[in-house]
Amino acid sequence: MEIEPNLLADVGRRLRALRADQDLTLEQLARLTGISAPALSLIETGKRDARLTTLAKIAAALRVPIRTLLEDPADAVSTGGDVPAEGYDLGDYL
Amino acid sequence: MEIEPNLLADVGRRLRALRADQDLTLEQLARLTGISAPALSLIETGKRDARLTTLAKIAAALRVPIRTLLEDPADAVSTGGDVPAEGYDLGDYL
DNA sequence: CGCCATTTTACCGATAAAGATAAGATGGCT
DNA sequence: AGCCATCTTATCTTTATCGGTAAAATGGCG
Repeated sequence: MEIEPNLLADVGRRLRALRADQDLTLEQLARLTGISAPALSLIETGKRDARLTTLAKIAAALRVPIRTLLEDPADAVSTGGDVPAEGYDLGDYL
Repeated sequence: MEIEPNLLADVGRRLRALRADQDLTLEQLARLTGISAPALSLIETGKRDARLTTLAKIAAALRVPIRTLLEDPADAVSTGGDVPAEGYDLGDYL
């Protein structure tokens, strides 16, 4: 039914951004998750419809809640799981 | 691997609760989503590792963000409030 | 208890995910 | 240009999802 036009592409983009934040290569993330690098590449490029446990493994390896992969950061409200220790540094955002 | 002990069972429970809130049968939700009732049953009982787009279809039919299926309601912060209080009038569609 | 809706389970076939591997493509860097 | 790391794409095999159908539980309710 494709309610979300390009859900997979969006998830892939967020995944790639998160991986870049931690300076991980696909190969490194593959070892952390047990998911092959080609499979990760397909997911990140929005070409594969991953299973829930696959996304969960990736999220766990990246140390973020699965929710982070599914929604816009702007829409995401911090829910207390991994609250920053020092408060928010909004940096140049303001 | 398996950081979340029974992720699928948890998702299934939330799914079932959401469906119950809207007084939908598996058969009705099946028609709304295009996913067969047996498949929905397997997902709700935590016996199937659904794909992302499958979960997205279900969430769309239930009119909740996908995030709702993945996290504890206590942990969830209402962000949009597009959740109907009383359910929908599906008319002759069902 | 006997119906009836609802759900669960079991089979089937088609499609797709995921691991492994290897081969291209991309990009940076000297 | 050449080299190197990284990423992409392709192929193959194994495994699982998913829809369909049908058959068994399950659960009310009269």
